[in-house]
Amino acid sequence: MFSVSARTQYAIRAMAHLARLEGKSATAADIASAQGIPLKYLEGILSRLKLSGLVESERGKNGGYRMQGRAQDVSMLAIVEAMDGSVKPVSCVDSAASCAQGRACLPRKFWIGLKSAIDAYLNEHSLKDIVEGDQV
Amino acid sequence: MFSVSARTQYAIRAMAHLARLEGKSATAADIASAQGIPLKYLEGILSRLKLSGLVESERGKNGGYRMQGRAQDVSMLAIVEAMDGSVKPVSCVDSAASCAQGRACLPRKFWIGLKSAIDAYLNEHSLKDIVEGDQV
DNA sequence: GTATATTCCTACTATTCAGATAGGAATATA
DNA sequence: TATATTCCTATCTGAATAGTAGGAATATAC
Ligand code: FES
Ligand code: FES
Repeated sequence: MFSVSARTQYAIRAMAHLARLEGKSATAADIASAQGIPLKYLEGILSRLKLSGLVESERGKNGGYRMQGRAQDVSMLAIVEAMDGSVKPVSCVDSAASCAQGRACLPRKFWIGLKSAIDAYLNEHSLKDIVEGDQV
Repeated sequence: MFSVSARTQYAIRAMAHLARLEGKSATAADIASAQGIPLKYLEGILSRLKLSGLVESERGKNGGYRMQGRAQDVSMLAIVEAMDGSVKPVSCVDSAASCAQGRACLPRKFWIGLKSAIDAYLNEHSLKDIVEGDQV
């Protein structure tokens, strides 16, 4: 229950890899072989990370990916959301209008609270905590 | 991300239905029609709730399901776990031995912390909060 | 003791989604 | 021009979720 996708776990490893390079860039192939991630799958992951502004890329020869910003400024929430979208225990959690049960939905506040609890935890932790290992 | 199964949502509605009966019993068919849940699907849900000791059942004519205990003693965690098992952001979260990354897994403590945060929230809330609507 | 209402059990189907793979177009460097 | 790279699109596969179907077991009522 509440399991995290392989994609997100890969993304965290990829970001941790880039974080350790301190601004230098790495190619997708570098990351894939170092982290044991299927290259073609990783490409899709890096593409999403780029869309969310967490990495920037350069193509052509000598191209690669570079982390944006400092590790302590990259929240785990940002990485998770870049992969699988925002936390939504129920699909209608952030728009009451789309609630099937409408005004009569008793668990609504409960779900909103759950989302808040998860978001808060993910937002309190940064890539730095991961890279440094036992900060959590 | 982190969405809850239809099964769990159905289970909550079914439990809320039973909670409002204050110890009286209802048949699966009653609950199904009142809550708009497919009967045959609901039967499987009630079976799991029974396995976890959240409801008890009586079969044959005049049979049905009855909630065990008071609504404030039924944690939401119990319901969620009865449906989809324990909270596991990563499958190895509760046995370091099964960790693919082993001792070298940097995010491990982070995942354990996430599980704790979710478990705590779910455990702090009871069926009573749901039935009463805006306690959350 | 027969009809009926119910839980309970097993198996099946359909749909969706995650994970992965494949091939190649666009682009930058040497 | 050759090469290394990102980037784009399409496809395949396996597993899980949601739902369906049929009937066996069991308790009650008449
Ligand atoms: S129907 Fe939207 S939260 Fe319940
Ligand atoms: S491999 Fe088990 S927590 Fe990372």
